[in-house]
Amino acid sequence: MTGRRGRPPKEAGGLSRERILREALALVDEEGLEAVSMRKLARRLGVDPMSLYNHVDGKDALLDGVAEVLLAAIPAPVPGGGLRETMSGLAHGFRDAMLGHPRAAPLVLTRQLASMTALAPVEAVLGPLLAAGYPPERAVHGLRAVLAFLIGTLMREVDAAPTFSATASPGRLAELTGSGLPAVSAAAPYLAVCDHEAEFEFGLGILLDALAP
Amino acid sequence: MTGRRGRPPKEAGGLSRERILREALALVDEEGLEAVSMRKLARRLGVDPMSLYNHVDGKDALLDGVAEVLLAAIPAPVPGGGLRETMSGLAHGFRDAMLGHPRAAPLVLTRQLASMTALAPVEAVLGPLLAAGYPPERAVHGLRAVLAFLIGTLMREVDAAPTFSATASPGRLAELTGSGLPAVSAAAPYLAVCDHEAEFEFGLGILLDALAP
DNA sequence: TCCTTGAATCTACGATGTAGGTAATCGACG
DNA sequence: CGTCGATTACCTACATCGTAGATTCAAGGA
Repeated sequence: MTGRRGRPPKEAGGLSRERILREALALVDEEGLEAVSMRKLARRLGVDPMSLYNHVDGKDALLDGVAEVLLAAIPAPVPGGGLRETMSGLAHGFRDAMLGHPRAAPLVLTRQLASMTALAPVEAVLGPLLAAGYPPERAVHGLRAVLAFLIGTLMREVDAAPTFSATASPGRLAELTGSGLPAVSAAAPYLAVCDHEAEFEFGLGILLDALAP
Repeated sequence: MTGRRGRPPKEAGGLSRERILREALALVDEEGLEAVSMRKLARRLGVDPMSLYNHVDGKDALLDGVAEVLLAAIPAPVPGGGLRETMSGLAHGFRDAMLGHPRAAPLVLTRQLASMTALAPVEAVLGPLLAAGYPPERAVHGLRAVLAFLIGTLMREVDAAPTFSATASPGRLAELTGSGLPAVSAAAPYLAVCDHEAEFEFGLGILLDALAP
């Protein structure tokens, strides 16, 4: 008597994997990764916690699902472009997708995903590299070098940006200059601030110059 | 009556921050990050869970401490070396320190640490870059590009290597070749295997060629 | 001697992930 | 139209977690 039971009567607001993943992503966006719990997610969906297990294998599988939702937001590259243009476009697409959901991005950056949606961008990079005459082994190395840079860069971007607006707090700057380390002190103004955009282009440029000149 | 109480009698096997961090690192090495709990750690130390809070601010601070222990294992570069030699040495030192404790490495790679021990390697890289005539802003960009590559590369290395000996399982290879993606299929043998050593040198070489030729 | 201080313990609370069992509805088939 | 398996939602229960709060004892300064 306390709540409805059994199957949802016809076409009601029944649960579904997609609805669950959408709400989970919203929850992460609003409250952060460590605030995610099956119970809280169920509360938001107006549903018993255990009901989620009919559509998702458990908490870990749920988070994998959210990661794939993020990855699916990367736009496919335009077919006719050159090698450099393709790789640059995919790198920017990846970055934009992560920056669109900074609190959820660690799900993608931390786990290694083997699903089809994760393989699509890989195909999009590998194809042009092979077509450009790269031997497969070298193509894979290049792909992984760029991916490593992307992951490392975005890890810094996403957990500095959104919650603390003051990336360059005066306190942090003073802490750096007063550290007694000469080179750190000399570069302190640039260490305290992060021009993410410029740093991303700088590093990506180095890699693409070497791979797709 | 059930257990000893009060201060440890004289110089007995008293607790200490250092002893706690050492045991925590051992626990992570043996059972993995997600197996760490204050209660289990206390059990290993033969101590009440709440006793840990006299030496450590909480679970998060404990893990920060473990991360700093890892960072402190990076050897300082030899003073007389050239720019490229210094940067390459530090990159390898960082990598070796992480690979020595693969299950704990995510603590360093995931959190951004602002402590002195984290700043020492920064100083060691920044110094030679400034001495070589780099303007500070560019030096910081270069440092961060290399660091991003290190973080991204090591994230892949550490959670593939130790627990699963078969990085290149036949199943994974078949999964890749049968994916219907032509470039992925063509490069499948190299995607299924990871020659971490070679890939690390490849990516690091590209970056150092651009920064310290 | 007493008194402050700090370390170790005990108790307790709310929260979490999820195994196991029960009830209600739908789609298909006779 | 009646029946039945499958699917879905709910409920109960358990072990475990991080840690606030109060308590107890030994060591060292007065």
